[in-house]
Amino acid sequence: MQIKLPDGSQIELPGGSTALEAAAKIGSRLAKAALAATVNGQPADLSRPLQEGDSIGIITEDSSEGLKVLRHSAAHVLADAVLRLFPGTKLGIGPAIADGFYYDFQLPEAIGDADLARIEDKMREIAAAASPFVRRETGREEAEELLAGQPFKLELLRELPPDEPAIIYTNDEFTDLCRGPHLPDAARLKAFKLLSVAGAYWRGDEKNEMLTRIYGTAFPSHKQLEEHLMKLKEAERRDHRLLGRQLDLFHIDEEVGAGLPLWHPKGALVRKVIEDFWRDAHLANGYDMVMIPHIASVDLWKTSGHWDFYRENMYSPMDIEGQEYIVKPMNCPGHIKIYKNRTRSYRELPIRWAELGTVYRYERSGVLHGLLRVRGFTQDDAHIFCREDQLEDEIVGVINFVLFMLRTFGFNEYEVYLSTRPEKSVGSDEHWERATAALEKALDKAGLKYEIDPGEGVFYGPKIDMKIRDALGRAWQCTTIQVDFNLPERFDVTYVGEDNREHRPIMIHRALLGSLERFIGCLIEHYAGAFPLWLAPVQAVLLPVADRHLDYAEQAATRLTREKLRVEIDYSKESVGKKIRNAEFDKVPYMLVVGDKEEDAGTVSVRTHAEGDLGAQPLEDLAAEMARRVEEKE
RNA sequence: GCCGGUGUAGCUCAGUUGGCUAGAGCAGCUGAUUUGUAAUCAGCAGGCCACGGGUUCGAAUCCUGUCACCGGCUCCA
Repeated sequence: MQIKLPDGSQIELPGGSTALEAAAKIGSRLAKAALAATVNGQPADLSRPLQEGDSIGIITEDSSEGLKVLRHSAAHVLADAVLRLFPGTKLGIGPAIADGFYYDFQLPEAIGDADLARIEDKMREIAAAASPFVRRETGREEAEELLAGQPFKLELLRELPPDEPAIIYTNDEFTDLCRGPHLPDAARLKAFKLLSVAGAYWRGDEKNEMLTRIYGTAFPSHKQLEEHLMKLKEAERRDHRLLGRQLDLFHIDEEVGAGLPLWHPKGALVRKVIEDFWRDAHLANGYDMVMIPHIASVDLWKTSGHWDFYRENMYSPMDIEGQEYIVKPMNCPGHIKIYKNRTRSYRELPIRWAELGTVYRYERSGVLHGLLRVRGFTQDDAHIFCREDQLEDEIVGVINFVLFMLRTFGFNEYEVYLSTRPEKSVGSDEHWERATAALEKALDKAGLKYEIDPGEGVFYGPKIDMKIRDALGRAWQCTTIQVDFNLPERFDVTYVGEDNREHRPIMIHRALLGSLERFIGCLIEHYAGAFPLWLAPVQAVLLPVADRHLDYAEQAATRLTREKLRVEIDYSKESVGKKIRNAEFDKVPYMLVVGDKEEDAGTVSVRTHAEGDLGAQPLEDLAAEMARRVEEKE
């Protein structure tokens, strides 16, 4: 029979040949690297018999599909091992994920990280037995019998479309409802490791029971596995919580409260630099600054709808002379009140009001995470009031502004989502549709690729979110752009049009960095603590070789300070080597050694954190070069 | 909030099956050294063993409650 290959060519094979035999016909190397196949575009096992005219592709271990097959099979072996060690275990699901795999179990007893080694050993034993993965399509009754005693599996089985066959995979003693494809046999599983055990709700719903999830990863070779584990270790060193302590940027104090960071001088300085840049950029981009108080009467939150739709994230009211006040979880109502303080003309629109507005939100204790998830944070917030005909341009303007900001901070990779109407929300369908359409159109216009995040909008409108990844690859939502027809209505916000009648403006809520806390947390991990010159809290440290060089060091520091550079002098009585070591640990961009030679020549010996020893340079040249680099935000 | 884990000096960690006055390195302080590209030497000081209850002749160690943190889940900027 004739089989088509991905390059368009054909090969001739005896009838009933399998995908593996096709691979072998193409080449023995390919057959060796093959893990699975695609038949007419559908993933399939290598053992799948082919039919006349099928087009096939071979999935090898170095492709992302191949890794997925490998890891999914590893999940099956994990489940087999757990079943053998913990009889009576009920199986949840066990998919391959971005960097590995997991399997969810309902175990007869609690297990912890200490049990992982034992389970891993059992997995190795099962893999060594090299049993083939056998695929079988069954009828419903037979599948029910095979999965008897597995309530979660039966639940999944009963939800399959009735016309679809149930596919059952068997490997050694283990049987699972599974689409596949799988490895030819378990011996192909060479390099794997179980990483952690965690809780996970059945089907991701907190109303369901909590299962035990075991995470692991697998690679085609031990070398790749080791590399991956090294990468994880490396990522730990970029952790902003660790660097925050090492670089003396911030801490979170138990007695102050969970999720309430305290900024140390160096952290506050980084933040100040970002804030200054942010304010200047906003003033240059047609925004005005506003400021509002941190608490407001509960009436305001009733009008805005937060009291009804956002209360679970808000702190309890406090009593002030019999009146209830609430710490603000958002800035929008305050800005609306400024708008409404007088009549607005259509000529004023669009109005763009920005504020680094601190908000407080109740976050459940388990979700707090360093600076990335806190209970009090400062949003780089702004609200744009505009006419409907200005809406699209305004959104495009915001998108371009965001891209500029992110680029300035060295973020060139981010994910874009369009979040649609959630269950708990206010406003008419029509408004939601118009708002969503406006966001879509602006995204297309800006040429950004995005995914839809259904039901993830805010209660008053849909939004565009942009997420940045941390050192461990976890995505954090930073940028948000929200279109809102509803709050203007609830507050009866108006402007007087050309026709001398009142009209309703549309609001855009937007935060470009998201919050300074989260953004700086991501920034620390992004730069691994080694901030670029313009952001570094200390930009240069002078290292006198001996005490007699202190005067010259002070002169040099003064010269650099004239360029508005942030300079320190190391007055310690340590050796030069130790001073350098300390400055390197602090990740100071410029270390400037000054001794007799430098003093005589009016130079400094430059060592940068990025490049190491660069030799002596005239102080004047260095001052100019550093000033230029700060100016250009290199 | 839920599941699992962890909590000893500012930081990183030791601390046997419950048993001497809880140790070390780094950081800090003091003194000596005046040093040339990642650690000069010596001394000193530093602990309610997260917090509260309990078991015991005796608890950092065992039990229990609380809090915080870590990895996830759910939720979110």
